[in-house]
Amino acid sequence: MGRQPCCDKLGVKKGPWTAEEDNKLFTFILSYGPCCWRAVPKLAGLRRCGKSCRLRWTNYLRPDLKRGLLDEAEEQLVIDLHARLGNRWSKIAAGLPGRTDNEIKNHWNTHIKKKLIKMGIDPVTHQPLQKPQTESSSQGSSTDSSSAAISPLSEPNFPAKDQPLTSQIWMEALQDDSWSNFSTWGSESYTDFGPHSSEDSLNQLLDYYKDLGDKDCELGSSGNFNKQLAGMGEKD
DNA sequence: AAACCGCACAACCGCGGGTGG
DNA sequence: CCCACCCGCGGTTGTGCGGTT
Repeated sequence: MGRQPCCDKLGVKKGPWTAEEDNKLFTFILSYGPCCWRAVPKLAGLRRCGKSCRLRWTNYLRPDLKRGLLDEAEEQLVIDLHARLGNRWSKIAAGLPGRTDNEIKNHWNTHIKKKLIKMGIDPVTHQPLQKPQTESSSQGSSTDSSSAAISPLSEPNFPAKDQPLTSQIWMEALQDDSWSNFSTWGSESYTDFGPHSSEDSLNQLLDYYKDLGDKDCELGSSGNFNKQLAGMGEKD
């Protein structure tokens, strides 16, 4: 009954990765590609479970990762996407090249969530909180610097319909997904979105994509990179 | 200077979906 | 068609660091 643990817990190291482990994993993936994670630790000589290796690679070692805090445009995009997708972090991450689902999830929980609440917006429903602070009405659509970065959801200007790029991103991100089950999709809950789902962020995103496209030629986005690596290692 | 607190990030855990035998 | 396995996702927890009191 039940499912076997992803790895036998005996002899499997946990906790923070050392530089040596990182090096082993990185070298291995570079040589053989990120395939068959279950086998990776054995082959790479790591006392880790495959899951841990995969996580370490995707969240930290991948060469196409951006580091550092999300900028305003990215934050805005996360909010927009979250309004549409809910907690589908991997799908949201798909719209932000170089960012991982874990990173976005962390940023959301520690940062954006609080910002939205402060602005009187429910981070779950993206609707105004039940008990608005007296200043919330002004906050909601305010132009004060702190809230300007986040779209107050009081303006009927959600970008999806107007912004081909985000629409495309969503289509890509959501392709073949069950996102359509997301009950609030298209409901009026999400018709009122802020004016800051800005062209700025979209332009920046476009730049990301362009940039990534360029990099594909060298290292590749994760997808291409993976393919390259898989190609390198697979037929050994 | 020390203690405390909050934040940011990294990592783990359990579950569900997809797939092959 | 069923079962077992593997992978990926989302939620949660742990830890280190910086700022404040």
